Amino acid sequence: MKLGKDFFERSAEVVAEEILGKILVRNFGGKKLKAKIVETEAYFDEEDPSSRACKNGDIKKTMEMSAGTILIYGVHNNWLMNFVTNKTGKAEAVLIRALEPLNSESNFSGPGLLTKNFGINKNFHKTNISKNADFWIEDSPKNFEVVRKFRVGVKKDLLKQLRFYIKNNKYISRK
DNA sequence: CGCCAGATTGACT
DNA sequence: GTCAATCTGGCGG
Repeated sequence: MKLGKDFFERSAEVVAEEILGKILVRNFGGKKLKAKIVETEAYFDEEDPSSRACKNGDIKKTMEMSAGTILIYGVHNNWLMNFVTNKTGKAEAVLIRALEPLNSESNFSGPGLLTKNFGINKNFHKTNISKNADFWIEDSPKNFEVVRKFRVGVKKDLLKQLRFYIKNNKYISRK
């Protein structure tokens, strides 16, 4: 079963945790590439000094778009993939930080690596995951423990722990 | 138009 | 562990 817009129409904090273990599917003209989401982080705009969405730019505008919109953000020569969450007008998003390869030898253990090796680029920016024929997320039963930690890589973090990953998964980007 | 900071990665003084 | 490569978005630092 594919995840629809309603899955993303909740707070980034909830979606970041619930999307763990779901299966990301990319269709390359019939050949399907699958990977499990094992690490995420939630981002907000206001009161979130680490996010560039606290500035009034294109990123914030995209984060305010409807749930399930893909936000591609470039930093240090890497594309970072986010899914916009919550109601239209609320600037929230979930960053995908690491995937577990299911039918390939690819390295997806990092936000920049997974976009490169999963064939994600700026072309997906502002497209909606629920409307893309070659890229979707499949539901999957939850059979693991979730670990909640402070975010990594950000200069100024919030007091809240907004990083989520699957316990004991070897594909998470940093220990 | 130029400059700077950054949700990173990979190579190595 | 440290550090530079590399580029996009934001802003005139």
